[in-house]
Amino acid sequence: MLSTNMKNETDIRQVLWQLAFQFKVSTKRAVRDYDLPLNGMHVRLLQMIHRHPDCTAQQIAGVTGRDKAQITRVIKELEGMALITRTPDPEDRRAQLLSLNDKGQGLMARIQDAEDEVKKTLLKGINKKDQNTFIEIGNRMLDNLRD
Amino acid sequence: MLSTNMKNETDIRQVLWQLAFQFKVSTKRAVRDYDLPLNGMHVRLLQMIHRHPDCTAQQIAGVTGRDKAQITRVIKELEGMALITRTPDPEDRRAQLLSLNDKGQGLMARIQDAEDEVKKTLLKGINKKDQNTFIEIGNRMLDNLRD
DNA sequence: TCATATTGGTTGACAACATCAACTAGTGAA
DNA sequence: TTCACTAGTTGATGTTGTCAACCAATATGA
Repeated sequence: MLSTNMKNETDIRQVLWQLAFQFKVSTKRAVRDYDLPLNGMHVRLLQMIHRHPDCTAQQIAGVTGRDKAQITRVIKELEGMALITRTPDPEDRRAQLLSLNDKGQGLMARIQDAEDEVKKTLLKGINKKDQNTFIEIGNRMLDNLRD
Repeated sequence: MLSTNMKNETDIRQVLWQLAFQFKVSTKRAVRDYDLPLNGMHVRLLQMIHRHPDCTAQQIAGVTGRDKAQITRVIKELEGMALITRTPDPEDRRAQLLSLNDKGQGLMARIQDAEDEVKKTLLKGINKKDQNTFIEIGNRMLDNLRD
């Protein structure tokens, strides 16, 4: 049967490609199961802002590697949903500092629950040491790709 | 600076998300640099069919986890570009067996070159043992996600 | 063997994400 | 003050993912 044939094509590209896809699918499902009115990018940016209060759109674009146009749009949607606030940067009137408001903070807790569930599934039966190894090697690959 | 702050948020989700994104970007660039008139999905499916001649759309959908609608469309495009041929499965008149034709075979060599370059970049400075460890752990995660 | 469920594939509609270029407004340096 | 540059916005357009309806062939089972 084909599926058994394919199992041992353990090319690293296949692993990355599949892992990315399956991870995205799982996350999306978790978010939906928790009745969060968000899509993947919303979640990503909320987490970003949560972790780095008063960051700017530009910084997010830089770190994630996404196009700034896309960041702008997602931020606008998040603001439209009253989850974040934008305040002009006093030191640079072009920039705006992003932060979660109360509603956004509230959502974060539920987002964490959903994501923790995915993480739990993902890492089932994989010990801490292997997890760290994986992350460490993954980061080296990332450094390579980013030049 | 923010970028240095963010470097040590080595959450596994961040790594997966970023790795997926950067990998996609690199692959896309490589494909473009090699002047291949293809997008990511084209490449993926061509490789699939190359590795598993006479597979069906359904099998590809199953293995990759993608929606069959999407598979259908990409296959139609590949056929439109005269890279693959579809022949009805003699044992099941609903199904069609997919295979690369000469032109498709010809492209495969150049696709391999492009992808090998990405792979070389990706794995620079990472020894075989670590590569295998990464793949092995990645596969375990995949099994977890796929239930 | 005839109704029924299932499967392989197709199509349409649409949401999510990416990309590129043009533009405004503020900043910084010569 | 001029000029290059940066933060952010907008529009257009392409790619990928998702869902539901549908057709034809097949398998099931009463």
